[in-house]
Amino acid sequence: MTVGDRRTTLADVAAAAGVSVALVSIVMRDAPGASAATRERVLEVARRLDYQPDSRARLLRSGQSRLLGVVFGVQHPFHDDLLTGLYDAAERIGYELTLSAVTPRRDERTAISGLLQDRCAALVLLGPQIPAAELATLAGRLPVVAMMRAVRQRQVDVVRTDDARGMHLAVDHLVALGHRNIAHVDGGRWLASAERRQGYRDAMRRHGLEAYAKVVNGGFGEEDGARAARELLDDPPTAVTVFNDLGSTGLLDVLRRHGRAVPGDISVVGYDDSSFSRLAHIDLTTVAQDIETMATLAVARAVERIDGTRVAHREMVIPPRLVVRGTTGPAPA
Amino acid sequence: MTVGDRRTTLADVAAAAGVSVALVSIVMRDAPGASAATRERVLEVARRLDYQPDSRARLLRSGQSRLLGVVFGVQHPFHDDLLTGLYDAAERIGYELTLSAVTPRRDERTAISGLLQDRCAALVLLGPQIPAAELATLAGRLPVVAMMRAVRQRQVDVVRTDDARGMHLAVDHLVALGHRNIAHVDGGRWLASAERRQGYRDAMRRHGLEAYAKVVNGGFGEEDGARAARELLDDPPTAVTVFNDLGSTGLLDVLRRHGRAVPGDISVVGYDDSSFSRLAHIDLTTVAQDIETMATLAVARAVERIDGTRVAHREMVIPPRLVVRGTTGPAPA
DNA sequence: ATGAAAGCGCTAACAT
DNA sequence: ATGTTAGCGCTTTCAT
Repeated sequence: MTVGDRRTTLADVAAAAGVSVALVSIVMRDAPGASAATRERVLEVARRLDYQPDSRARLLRSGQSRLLGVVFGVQHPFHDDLLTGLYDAAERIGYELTLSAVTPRRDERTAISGLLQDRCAALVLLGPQIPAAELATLAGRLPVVAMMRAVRQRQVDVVRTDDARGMHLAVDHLVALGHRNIAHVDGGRWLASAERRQGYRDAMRRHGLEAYAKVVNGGFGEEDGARAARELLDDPPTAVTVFNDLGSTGLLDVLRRHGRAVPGDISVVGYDDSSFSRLAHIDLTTVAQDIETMATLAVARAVERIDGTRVAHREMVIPPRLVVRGTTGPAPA
Repeated sequence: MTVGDRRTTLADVAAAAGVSVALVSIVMRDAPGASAATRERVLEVARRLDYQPDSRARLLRSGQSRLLGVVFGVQHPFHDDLLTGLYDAAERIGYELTLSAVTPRRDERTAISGLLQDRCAALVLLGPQIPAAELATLAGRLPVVAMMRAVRQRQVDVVRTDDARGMHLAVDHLVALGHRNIAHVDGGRWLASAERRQGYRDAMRRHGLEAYAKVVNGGFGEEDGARAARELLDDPPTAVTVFNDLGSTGLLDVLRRHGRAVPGDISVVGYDDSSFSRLAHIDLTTVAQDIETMATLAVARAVERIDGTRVAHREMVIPPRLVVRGTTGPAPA
């Protein structure tokens, strides 16, 4: 079963329908300039021959690609949801998406380079880790929208969550439940860590609780949360806000193994609303980002840049919301 | 900041380097036929001009694409790991990957159609849900490798896990721990469900335990597992094998809420080795598929078909392995 | 409404 | 080793 069969081309359809290729092209693109009768006949023939337009030739000739390149990280919380939203938004606006994944053995530069060769009209990067300067250089070549990450460089558009506000929501919620001794496990060198940490500090100050403010070193993974939990057990607070959901599960596990009831003794708030945080087992109170809005805005912005539309704000900072589940409750008496 | 700047082309590089485009092409493709000096000079110029080859033009002209189309499902267990493995395998063999996602609002047909227009040389489908007949039709147009799913049609290549064997491993493990009263929560109408269920039945029979064999209706989700757990509580077995990890967590949660100790009273085995099954909280004994081998085989097979190589077996069935964690233990006395 | 012809950026034959 | 030329499948003038 060798596969040597050349695919059906415009010319084949034209020949079979007894018209010129130009006319078939018009019909396939649904462009004006063909009679209804011809249109129908051509479409019929195309269907019969199982014709599929060659997007490469199409884009090559027409010069502009209506193609958005998306770099996403395999195994990152909510990148899947983000992709879903991006596909929706792109479809609504008549653009195609082409994906390039970052894996443990395929770095961001490789992923981006592939998209450049595909001649995307713009790039949407989900939580890019490369230096801001590099992003700026890239943005000199084509529009770049960075998501889930702050970038100072003015060449780069940004759609991200108001992480400080996310921590305010978390702390406000805990304070409303009567907590005062609230600690924070941060994300270490991770990108959004600084802003979340600062948001936590500000929120504590706003409530006049700076005396209780306490930041413990954490990280991205479950083990980081577990380590932080062991550290906190010496002098346990009544509530903890954690950099992300993964860390929260590690922390929860250690707390429970040491006989602390959650939320009876200690309340815990995560960040990300990861899919596993919804599992009945875990049932984590957490800060959710507004994925759908962000995806829509990112695509809209990319297209604006492609079209050369003037935009008011380079950076779009979206408020998150708190999802209250079972790991938070009234402060112990 | 309008983006009207035409991208650098081969011709630009040729002009700047003072050579013909053909020569630049030779250098860029690392093909024989250029002096070392020229090679170096051209590469230098290309770097300076930030030249990126246009993959569309390249593929269009060269007629063959060295491009593998991959359809994956957003939010499916281990599809991420699979992508990682596929990228590795493709890179080793000099092929590119182009991804197309299935999302809640973007179906498989749409995803496939996009790849067809990109003129992929072959398709790799992760757990395709479309009817086998449709897969066969598709395979008439280009090589198609289906992963994680059995397909009878002989046009379609298959790389999948020996699911029956997976259940044997689970049951053997439980029997070795002294269990006899072992139930199975199946996956309902889900694709691999029938084979896993049958595997369970066979394994029970092999151990002379058909009298204890009991299959409960389940499904793909956590709630399905929870429902099954409630049903099982009337006359609880000492161990349960579940269709997948997600169902297992639902089941585990209900069991614990009803005061059953796991694995003290009841042992539980999942299926998939999903990322969350490793969480300390969940720590689920589960059946793991050999992702890396499967990815390598799928890519190899796709390339064999593209090259017209004769292959011995259309279907490659890979043995899974059991990952023993904390949800299984000795049968209660 | 329809067709002829040029050309997008590249590779592959075939010169030299 | 290097250059010239044709053409991949399509879209886009420009004719008719």
